[in-house]
Amino acid sequence: MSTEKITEVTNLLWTLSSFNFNLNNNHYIATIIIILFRWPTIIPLETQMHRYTLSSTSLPLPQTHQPNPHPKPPLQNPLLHTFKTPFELKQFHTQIIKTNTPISLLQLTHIASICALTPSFPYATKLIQLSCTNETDIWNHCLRQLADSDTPNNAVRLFIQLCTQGVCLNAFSFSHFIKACTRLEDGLYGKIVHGFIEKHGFQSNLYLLNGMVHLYVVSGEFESARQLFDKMPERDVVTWNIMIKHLVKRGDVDEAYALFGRIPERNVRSWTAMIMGFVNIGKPKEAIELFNKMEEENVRPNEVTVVAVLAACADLCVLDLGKKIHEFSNRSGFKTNVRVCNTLLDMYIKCGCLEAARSVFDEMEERTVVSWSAMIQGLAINGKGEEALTLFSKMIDLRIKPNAVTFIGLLHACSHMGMVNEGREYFTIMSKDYGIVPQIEHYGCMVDLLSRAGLLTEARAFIKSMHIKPNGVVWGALLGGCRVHKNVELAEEAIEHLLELDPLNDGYYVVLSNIYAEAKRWEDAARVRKLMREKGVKKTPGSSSISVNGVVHEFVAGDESHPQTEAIQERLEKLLEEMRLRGYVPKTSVVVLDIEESEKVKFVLRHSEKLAAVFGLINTGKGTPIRIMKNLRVCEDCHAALKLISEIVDREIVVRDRNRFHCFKNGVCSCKDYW
DNA sequence: TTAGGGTTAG
Repeated sequence: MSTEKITEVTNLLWTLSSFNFNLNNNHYIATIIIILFRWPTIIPLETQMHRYTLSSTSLPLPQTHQPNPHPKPPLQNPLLHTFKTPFELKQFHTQIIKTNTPISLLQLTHIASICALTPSFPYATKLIQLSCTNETDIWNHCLRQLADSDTPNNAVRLFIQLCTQGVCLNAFSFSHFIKACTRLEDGLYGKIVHGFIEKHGFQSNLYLLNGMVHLYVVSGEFESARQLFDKMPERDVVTWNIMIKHLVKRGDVDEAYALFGRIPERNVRSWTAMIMGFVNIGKPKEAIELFNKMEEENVRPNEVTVVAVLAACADLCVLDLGKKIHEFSNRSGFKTNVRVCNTLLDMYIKCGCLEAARSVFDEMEERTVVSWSAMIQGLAINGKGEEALTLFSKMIDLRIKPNAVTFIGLLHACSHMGMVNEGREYFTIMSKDYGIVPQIEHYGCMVDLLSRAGLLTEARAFIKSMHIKPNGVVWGALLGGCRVHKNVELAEEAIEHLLELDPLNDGYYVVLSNIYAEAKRWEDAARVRKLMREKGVKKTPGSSSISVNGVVHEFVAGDESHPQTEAIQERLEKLLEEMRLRGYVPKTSVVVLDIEESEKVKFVLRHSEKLAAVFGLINTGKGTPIRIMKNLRVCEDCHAALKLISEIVDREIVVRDRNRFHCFKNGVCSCKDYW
């Protein structure tokens, strides 16, 4: 919209609000609102406005062909139950007159609400005026109610009506009007509303300016918001929080943090917005650090803070802090908040504590599809596929409608357990019985399911039959299957597609190189490594982290930087002796480096998973489970090694890799070596 | 009066 147009519309609004209307103004109102709010339903309003001006104060008969637009506030006074429509109001009013009962403030408010957007509006206005109550307060109540309702456009309609009828409005009325504007789905012209409030002399009202900053940001006019923010003579924590919140939403966390540093006084929302921001951009460590600072400043977390911090704990596998937050949530009465519980559930799942997750799930007072889906997924990636399917049946029995994510969990369950037929069945019923259109993720799961099970030709045919273009995940799933089932030919076909889709993804080269190495095609393996060098593709270093006493320790292969490195090496050597006695032979084919065989052995023996596990053994008490998080999929050699270590030291070792959990106990893994 | 946020997969 041009500046001239904005000025023109602002001036028109100003004229309208000068309270001297006649019939001819009505079409302007309609025009303005259409321009302002792109609001097709304005036509009935225009008709009504004519009626207001022309009709007497008598109540019109209810018209059955028109939908009843009246809001229904909670009725508290028993007398108020006597009417719910303007027509019934007439009867109610007759009673009031007959019995000579004064109308209470509550009743007047109800009358206003009932008549706000009906042709009986002038009647209600008259009643309110006669009652000697503060008319503005009553209409503000209605405005507020409508602004908060599911139909905030009705608050805008009422606001315009109040202007046209010359009702005295104050800053509160404008505040509700702005709020309603921020909640409209489209047609938010912040500049017009801004001009309008300035023309009414509210240019330095902090509440209204905060409302304007908010209106600008939600309508995508961030620059205007910023300009207004910068020139505001006075700001409060709300002003700052609005800006921070929206910078975070835009992903501009650095800028948000810069503003956060400038807030004179921060409240829980300021902290929460920032913590959430760091979680959203994948910086959970920073989120937790900020949370610790917030605690130092004695700011009490609320439900949203808890959700954000738990998400950070889940990302980093920081169980101790997660548990602390759980206890705090219980003490603070957050147990009834389903979102808090869902995040708690997810945190336990991602920390590999399936039992704790299950007890959170079982104790939940209310469960949503998210709770069920999270639990199903948790069971699936922890090698409890059958339990995941049982839980799904229970969910269906309870008539909880599954969503697309639920089916991803189910397909994972089938995939990780090799339940091909069940997987096929779920894929079919997903769309047939539940009307869920398969997304690329579902196709990815299906290809994974078939490929892992060795049905590589079927997996390839499945990809060819897809209605959407297969992505890297889909071809990558086939490639993974090719590696397990040693099908070099199909792997080469998959890689062709993968390199076309994402030529710089190191993972594909690594898998192909491994496939060649396992087939003893050393020249081809070397060719892949050469290709990687030529394209400048570098293998993402595998890293494993472990949290001990709230501190996250990270290891990469061959890492000697840790202060306890000597102790780790010493313990590892001792373990290796015992492992060799039990038949352990290092698997060097997993090493994709141009180095000598002996070097490869040295390298694989110092893989990050092994270092993190040994560090855990040294630094945790006997019997304590060791929880490790790996950024990539767990390496095959480490998988074999950790099985043996769990047996030798009699400890449970839980490794969360990029795909799933491996729980090593007594020499076996929960994945049953099917991964 | 004004912000009022958040959860499952990928």
